[in-house]
Amino acid sequence: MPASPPTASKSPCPQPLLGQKLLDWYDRHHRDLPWRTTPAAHAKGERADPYRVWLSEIMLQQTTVEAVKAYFRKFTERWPTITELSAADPDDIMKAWAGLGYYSRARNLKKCADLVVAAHQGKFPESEAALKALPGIGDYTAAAIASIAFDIPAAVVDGNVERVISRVFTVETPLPAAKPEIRELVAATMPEARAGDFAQAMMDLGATICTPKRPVCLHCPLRDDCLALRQTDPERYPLKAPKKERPSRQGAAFVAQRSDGAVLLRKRPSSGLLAEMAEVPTTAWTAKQDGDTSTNSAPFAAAWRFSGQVKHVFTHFELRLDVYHASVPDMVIQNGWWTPITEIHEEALPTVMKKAIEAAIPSATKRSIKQA
DNA sequence: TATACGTGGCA
DNA sequence: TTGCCAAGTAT
Repeated sequence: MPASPPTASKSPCPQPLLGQKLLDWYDRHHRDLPWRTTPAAHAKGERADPYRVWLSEIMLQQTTVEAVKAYFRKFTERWPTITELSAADPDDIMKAWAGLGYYSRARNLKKCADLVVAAHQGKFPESEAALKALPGIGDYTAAAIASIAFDIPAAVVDGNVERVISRVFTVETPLPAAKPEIRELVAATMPEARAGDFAQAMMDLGATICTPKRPVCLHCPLRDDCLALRQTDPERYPLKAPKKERPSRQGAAFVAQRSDGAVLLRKRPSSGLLAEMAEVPTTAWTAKQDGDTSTNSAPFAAAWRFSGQVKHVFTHFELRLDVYHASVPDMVIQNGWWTPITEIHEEALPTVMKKAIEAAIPSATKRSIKQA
C-alpha cells in the first residue's frame, strides 16, 4: 500500500458534494434499461431483483448496452429465476448465448447459478466478498451487484468510472496501473446513501456525457469540478498503456451438406477459444505464412469446392478462413451431428462459424437473434 | 503483471 | 479500411 498516491495532493479530502451533484443529475437524466428499477421506485423501497442485476452485469462485461438488450429479454423470458436457469441444459444456455461473445461468461453463468441454488438457497449472498467468490464475478461485478441490488457502499469501477474519475482528478498514471488509485478516488467521492444509484449514475455519465471521444462537457454536472476540463484536454484521459498489434492467422472451414440439406457440425473442445461451442469442421488456425488451407487438409475426402473467404477479428488475432463446400453422403464423425439447414440458427454457433456457413450456403443463417 | 478471451458499431 | 471501443474475468 503506497503511503501517498501520486494524485493524493489533488484530492486531500472526501468529495461528497461531487457525489450529490451526480445523484441530482441521475434523478433527471438516468437511462431506462430493461434490468433497472427507476430511482423513484427505488426511493419508495423497491429493490432491484439480484438475479436480473447479476445476469445483466455478466452480459454487459465488455459488451454494449444495445447488444445486451435482446439477449437479456430472451434469457429472462425463458429463465425468469436463478432456480430455472440452474435447471437448464447447459447446451441450451450456450445456444441462447451464441453471438454475444466471451463464451466463458455463459459457462460460468451456469456454474454460478448452480452454486447459488445449492449453497445459498437460491439467493445471492449479500456481501462483496461472498459475491466475488462466485464463478464469473470479479471486482467490478461483485461491487456492482452489492451496490445496485443491496445498496452496499462498494466502489464500482468499470471503464466508464475509470474515464470519469481520471478526468475529474487528472489521474496521470496509465491504465491498468491506475486502477487502485481510481478505486480510492471513487471511495472518497461516494455519498453515504444511495450506493446503487451512485454507481449507475457514474456509468450513465460515462456512457452519455463523459464519452471516450468528444465528451459533452457543456452538459456535465461535474463541469465545475473537472480538473481535466479546467487544465487541459479531457480526451487526454484516461492515459493507457500502448497496445500490441494484432497478429494474423488463417485456416480453412468445411461445410458438408447431406442430400436433404442438413449441415455437419461438431462440438469444439471444452477449453480455449470458443470452448464448447458448435463449429463446422476446420483446420487448425495457424500463423498466416505456414497455414495449409487447401482441400488436402479437409476432415475427409469429398468434392470440396471453394466458396469464398471469411474474415473475422478476435480480440487478440484476426482470422482469414477459406471456406469449402461439398455435397456428401450420410456419415458419422467424432463429436459430430447433422442439423437441418432450417434449424441452423438454433445451434450454439459463434459468429465466425455463422459467417463461414453463410459463405458456403447463402441465406442459411440470415435469421437474426431478435427473431430467434 | 500480462495474456487469452468475441463481437459489432462507428469515425 | 483500420483502429478504437463497450458495465471484465480467469489464470
